[in-house]
Amino acid sequence: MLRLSKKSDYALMAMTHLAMRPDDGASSSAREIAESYDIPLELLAKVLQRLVRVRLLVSVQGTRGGYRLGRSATAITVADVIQAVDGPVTMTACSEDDHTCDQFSKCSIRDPLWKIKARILDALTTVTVAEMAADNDTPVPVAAPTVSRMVFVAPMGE
Amino acid sequence: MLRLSKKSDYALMAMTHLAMRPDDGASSSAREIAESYDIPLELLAKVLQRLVRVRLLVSVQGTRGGYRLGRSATAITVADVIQAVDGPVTMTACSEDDHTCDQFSKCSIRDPLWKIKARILDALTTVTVAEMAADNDTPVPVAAPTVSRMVFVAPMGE
DNA sequence: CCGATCTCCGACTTGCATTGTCCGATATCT
DNA sequence: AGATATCGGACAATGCAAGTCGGAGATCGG
Repeated sequence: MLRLSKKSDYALMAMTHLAMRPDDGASSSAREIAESYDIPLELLAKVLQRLVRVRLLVSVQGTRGGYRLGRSATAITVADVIQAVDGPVTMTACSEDDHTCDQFSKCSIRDPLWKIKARILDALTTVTVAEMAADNDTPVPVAAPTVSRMVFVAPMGE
Repeated sequence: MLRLSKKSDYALMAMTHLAMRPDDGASSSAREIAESYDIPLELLAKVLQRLVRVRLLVSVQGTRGGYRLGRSATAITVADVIQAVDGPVTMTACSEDDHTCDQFSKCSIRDPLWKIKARILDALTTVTVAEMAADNDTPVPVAAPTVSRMVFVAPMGE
C-alpha cells in the first residue's frame, strides 16, 4: 500500500497548522491542534515530542505554553517530518547497514529498489511544509471552544 | 517507514527472476522460485496467483507447469506489480472515492499529499521489470540443492 | 487409465506493529 | 497554591500482514 502511518499524518497536520499561523511568535498548544483536527490529544503530544527532540519544533512549557516551528517553514521538508516520526524511509527490510533479512545474499531486487527509494526520497525532500500550507485551501481550522461545541449536540449522550 | 510489504517483495523477486530467464518459452514453477530465494512456497504461490489474475503472469498447469510473464518484461512496471499484489498505492487513509477518515472535512494535508503521491507513482511506473533484471548483478540465483530436484533440466525441452 | 506433480483457491491461525490510553513528573503563569 | 502546559515511560487493544493448512482441478508420464 505504501501508506504512511497516522503519526506521520498527525505530524504533518500539526506542522502545516503551525506554518499557517499568521504570527510566528505565538505558540499553539497541543490541545488546540488536537481539537482542531479531532486527533487524540495524548497521541498528538507524543508525536510533537519527537518533533521537538529533532529540533523541528520548539516547546514552551507552562501555562499559555505550546509549540513553535524550530526553523522557517520553507526550510522544513516533508521528509524531515516523516523521518523524525517514523524513522528512516526504507522500502526494503534490509537497509544499507542492517542486513536482518533472510534473503540478503540471494536478493536480486535490492539495488534496483534503492534507486526507486532515492527517487521517492527526492519527492519528499523537495516539498516543504511551507508549500503544504500554501497549497491548502481551508483557511485556518480553528478549534471550537470546548464548551460551545456541545451546544448543538443532543442533550442526551447516546 | 513507507516500507512495502513482503508480498510485494516476493512478487518483484519472482517477476525479476522470470525476466532474467534466458529462454522465454519455458516456465518456472513456484517451487523453483521459492527455493531460489528461500521464500515460503505457499505464500509465494498466493502472490503469483494474484499476478496471474491481472494477466501479468500466465500459468501453465500440470506436471512441468509453471509461470511465464504475461507480456514483455519491458512493458511491466514496478507499479503494476505492487498494485496487483498490495492494492492501489495510497498514502493517506482517505482516497479519492473512499472517505473513511474521521478528519476528512478538516484535513489540511490531503491535496498536497496527493501531489507527492503522484510523484511517487511516477517513480514506480518509469521503472520496468526488465530494467530491474538488468540492474541485477547476481547472475542467476540457483539455489537449494534439494536432492531429487537436481535432475538437471532433462534432455527434453519443449 | 492411473498415479504423480503442479497450479489453484479459500479459510484459518499466529505474530507483530501501530494505535491509542493512562499515569506521574516537571515547569510556568495567574 | 492552583491551573494548565509539556514531558516521558509503561501499558492495553485493535488491525493487518505473514505464514499455514487442506482440498480441488488440470496436465503429463508411464
